[in-house]
Amino acid sequence: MITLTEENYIKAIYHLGKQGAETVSTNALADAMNTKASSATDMIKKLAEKNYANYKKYQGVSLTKEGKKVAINIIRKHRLWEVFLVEKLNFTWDQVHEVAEQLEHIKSQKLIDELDTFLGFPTHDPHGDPIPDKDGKFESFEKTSLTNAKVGLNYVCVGVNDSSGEFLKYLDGNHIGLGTNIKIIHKEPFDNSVKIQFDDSELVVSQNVAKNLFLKEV
Amino acid sequence: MITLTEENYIKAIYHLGKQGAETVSTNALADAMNTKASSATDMIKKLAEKNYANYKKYQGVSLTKEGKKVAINIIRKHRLWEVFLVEKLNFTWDQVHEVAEQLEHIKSQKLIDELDTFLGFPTHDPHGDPIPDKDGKFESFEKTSLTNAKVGLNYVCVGVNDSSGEFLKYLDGNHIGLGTNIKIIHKEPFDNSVKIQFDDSELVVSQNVAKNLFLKEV
DNA sequence: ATAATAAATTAGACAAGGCTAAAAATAGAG
DNA sequence: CTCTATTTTTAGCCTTGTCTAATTTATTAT
Repeated sequence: MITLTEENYIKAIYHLGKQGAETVSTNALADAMNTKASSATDMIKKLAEKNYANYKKYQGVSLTKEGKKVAINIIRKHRLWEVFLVEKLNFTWDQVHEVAEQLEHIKSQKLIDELDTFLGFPTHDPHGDPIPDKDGKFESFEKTSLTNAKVGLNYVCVGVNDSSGEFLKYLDGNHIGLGTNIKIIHKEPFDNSVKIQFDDSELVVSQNVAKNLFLKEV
Repeated sequence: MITLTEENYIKAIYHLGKQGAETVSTNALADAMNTKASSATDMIKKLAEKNYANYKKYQGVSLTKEGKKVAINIIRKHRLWEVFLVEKLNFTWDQVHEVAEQLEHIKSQKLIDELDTFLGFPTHDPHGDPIPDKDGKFESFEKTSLTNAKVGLNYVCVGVNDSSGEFLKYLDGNHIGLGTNIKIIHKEPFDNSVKIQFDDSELVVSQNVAKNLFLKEV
C-alpha cells in the first residue's frame, strides 16, 4: 500500500527531475514539499526500500521505473480532474489546482477510466499540459518559454510553467490564454522584459512573466 | 482543522445514533469503525474537546449541533458523488460506495455546490437515500422495512438499509430495484421469510433480505 | 592541498491514531 | 443488596511523518 504522503513525494521527485530524467537533491525535494531535509531523507529511504526510488547516500534521488509509473498515473489523474472541473463544473484555470491536488489521490481504476471516457479522452489540461493516456504515454511537444522567443517571429501560447493562482489571474487580467497569438516586438536587454503584441494590443511583460509562459512558433 | 479519521468517526456516530437522535456506546462505535474500544475512547475524547461530541465517561457519546452539521455535510457529499458515479460514469449501484467513501472527504465548497448544480439538484442517491441540501435540510420520508409490511397490501421499493455490494447484487440478480412495485403474498411465521410478487413473478425472500429492503405503501 | 562552507544524514523527540493488557465502573442475576 | 459479567477507561507501547540539533560528507576557495 502506498500512502498519500509517499505519492506526493514521488510526484515532486518526478517534477523536479524533469520527468525523472535527472537526479534530485535532498534539499530541493524538502523545499518542494515544504518540509525539512531530514524529513526528506527519511522519506527517500522509505521510497528506496519500497523500490520506487534509486538512492545512494549523499548522491541525491531518482525514480525507478515503478516510481515513474506511479508519478505518471498521479499526473494523469490530476490533469483529467482539472479538465473535469473547468469543462463541467465552471471552475476557472486558476481555481482548479488545489482541488485537483486532492482528487488525484482517489484510488479507483474504473473511476479514472470512466472519467477519461466521459471527458472524451482529452489530451491537454486547462494549462496546456499533456495528459498521459491509460498506458502512461504522452507527447512532450516542443515549447519555448517567452524568454527564448525571437524578435519579429509569431507564436501561439501553449502552456504555463507556473500554475499558481496569482500568475494565472495576471494572464486573465491581460487577456492572455491558451491559443493566444503573440508576436515579439522587442526584448529589453536591461531588465530582460519583453514587449509583445497580440489581439491588436501591445504589452510589456517582465522577465518573471516571460519565463513562465510557454509558446510554440507558428 | 478536522482530520479524515475524525470525519469518519463523526459519520459513524451519526449513523449509529439514528441521525444523532440517540447516544452511541463506545463498543458499538469501535465495531463500526473496525477498531478497538480503547481507540474509540481516545477519539471520542478528542471529538468532545473539539466540540463535535457530547461525552460523559461511561455514558456513551452523541453529536453536538456542530458535529451533526459536519456529519450531514459529509453525507451530502457522499450521496452527490454516488449520483455522479451512477449517472455520469456508468457505475452500478453496488460499485459506488467504496469510491464515494473517498470522494466525500474532498474539501471544497465550490466543488460540491457546482456538482450539485451539474447533477440538477438530485434529492435521492442511487440507493434511495435522501440528499441533504446546501443548508443540511432533507426529508426523512416514511418508509417501512419489508419485515413490517402487511400481507395483501401493495408497496413500492424506495430504499435499502444495507448498501453492501453483496446485497445489491442479490437484488439486481432478482430484478428488484428502486421503484419496483411489490405485493406481499404471504409471511411465514416459522422463519420470518416473506413471499412477494412483482412484475408478474413470485419470490420468497429471507428475513435477512426483508429487513434490509425499504418500502412505501401505494 | 587544505580550510571553510554547504549539503546531507543521524539521533532523539513529538503528535496522531492504533493496539494490548490491566484497572475501574456499570449492569444484571440472584 | 451484593457478586459476577460486561463495558469502558487508563496506561504504556508502536508506526508514520514531522521537527531540531548535532554530526558527517561533499564542495569550493584560496
